[in-house]
Amino acid sequence: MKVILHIDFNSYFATVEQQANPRLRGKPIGVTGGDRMIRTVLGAASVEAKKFGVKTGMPLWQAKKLCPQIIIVAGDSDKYLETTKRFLNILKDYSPYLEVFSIDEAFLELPGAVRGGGERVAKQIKSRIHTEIGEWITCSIGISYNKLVAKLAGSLQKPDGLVVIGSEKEAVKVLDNIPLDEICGIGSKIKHRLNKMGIFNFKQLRAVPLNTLLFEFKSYGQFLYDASRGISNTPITPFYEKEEVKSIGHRHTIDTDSDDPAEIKQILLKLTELVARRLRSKRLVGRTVSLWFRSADFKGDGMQTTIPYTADGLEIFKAAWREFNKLWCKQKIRMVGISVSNLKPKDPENLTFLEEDLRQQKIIQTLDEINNKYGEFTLQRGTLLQSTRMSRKPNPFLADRRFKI
DNA sequence: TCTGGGGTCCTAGGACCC
DNA sequence: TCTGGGGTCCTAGGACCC
Repeated sequence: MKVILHIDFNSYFATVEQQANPRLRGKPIGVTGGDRMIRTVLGAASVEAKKFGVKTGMPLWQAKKLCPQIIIVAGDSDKYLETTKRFLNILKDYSPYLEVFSIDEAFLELPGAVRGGGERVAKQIKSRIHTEIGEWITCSIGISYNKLVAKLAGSLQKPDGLVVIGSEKEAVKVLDNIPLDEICGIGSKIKHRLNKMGIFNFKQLRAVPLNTLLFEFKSYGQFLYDASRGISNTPITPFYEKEEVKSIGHRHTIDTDSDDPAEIKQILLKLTELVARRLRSKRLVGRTVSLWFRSADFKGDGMQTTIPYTADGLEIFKAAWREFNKLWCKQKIRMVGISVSNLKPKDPENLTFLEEDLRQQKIIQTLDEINNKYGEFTLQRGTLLQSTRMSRKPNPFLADRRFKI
């Protein structure tokens, strides 16, 4: 049985701000995504604000209505990233099997030797966060035998919680007392569809035969079937195995809905340049440009197109503008966004020896650390794996067909 | 004066290739 | 001889996460 911890910070951006600025402590505060104070939502609300019913994701105007004295702080993502790095460094001390799930969440699988010691480690982590990062920063930790249930356990007690769900039997007991959309993977749409089938809780979901769920939800049916039983096999993806980003995008909601092509064009130009700059800073080029917009009535539409690999803002803009004009029927626009996917490194062969050397060194070092700890060949280089694959006998049937054609 | 902005993954269907 | 089938790429669209 695995021991997996889910660590989730409470009111993350808000507590980081309170930690940084003592005058904000003990007060209801809300953190926005940036400087804008119109048509925006809260990225976090402090415990004090939550007492008024203010929630993360709530539009600013609504939060102010519920809590007129709320202090609004413009978010500072660099500050949060810096704090996140520090907390990940603490977690790394306990296991290399660390998955970064979001800016304020991580999974940590403890090595077998720590079996039974999950709670002890969790308490240590909490106390180290307290002393090394700040007394205002708290997290909730869930401990269980898989990621799904660990995350669920972590959500049961907030703030500063510590909950263990030790077995499937216990998990089922917990599941039977929570709403369907309380677990990660069931959102409003799936919940609604389940409700229409007469399913309102996990007990009822468990009574549905697998075939019915597969018919209704395709492969997602298997997830629902398993989840209702506390089963999930999604492995931890350690940070050093995470692939590079798959898409880079930006979107912008206009202060007041617009049907002025010049204004929309200006916004798109800005967005594409921002995206291109990020591509270049990561030494990436992309070839699929997706454009998306939301009309004043909140309905959305979008299109994608493929262009030659580029990190040039103007090339991306031209493609996006072309697509926009194909879709736009002169209606008022509320939001536009673009994103570039199908990314690849720009001229990987041009990496300097130094850069390539450092990259290799980092990989080798990581592999060595893990192999030393868990035995030889737990992890192998990609090239080793590849040569194993290549040495496999060719499928004669396929070879034959290829030959005929 | 409603409801941000950053992402990920999955499926389906058509085009095209061998 | 009626035309199977494997595979990839591309676009559209849906759902989810924090």
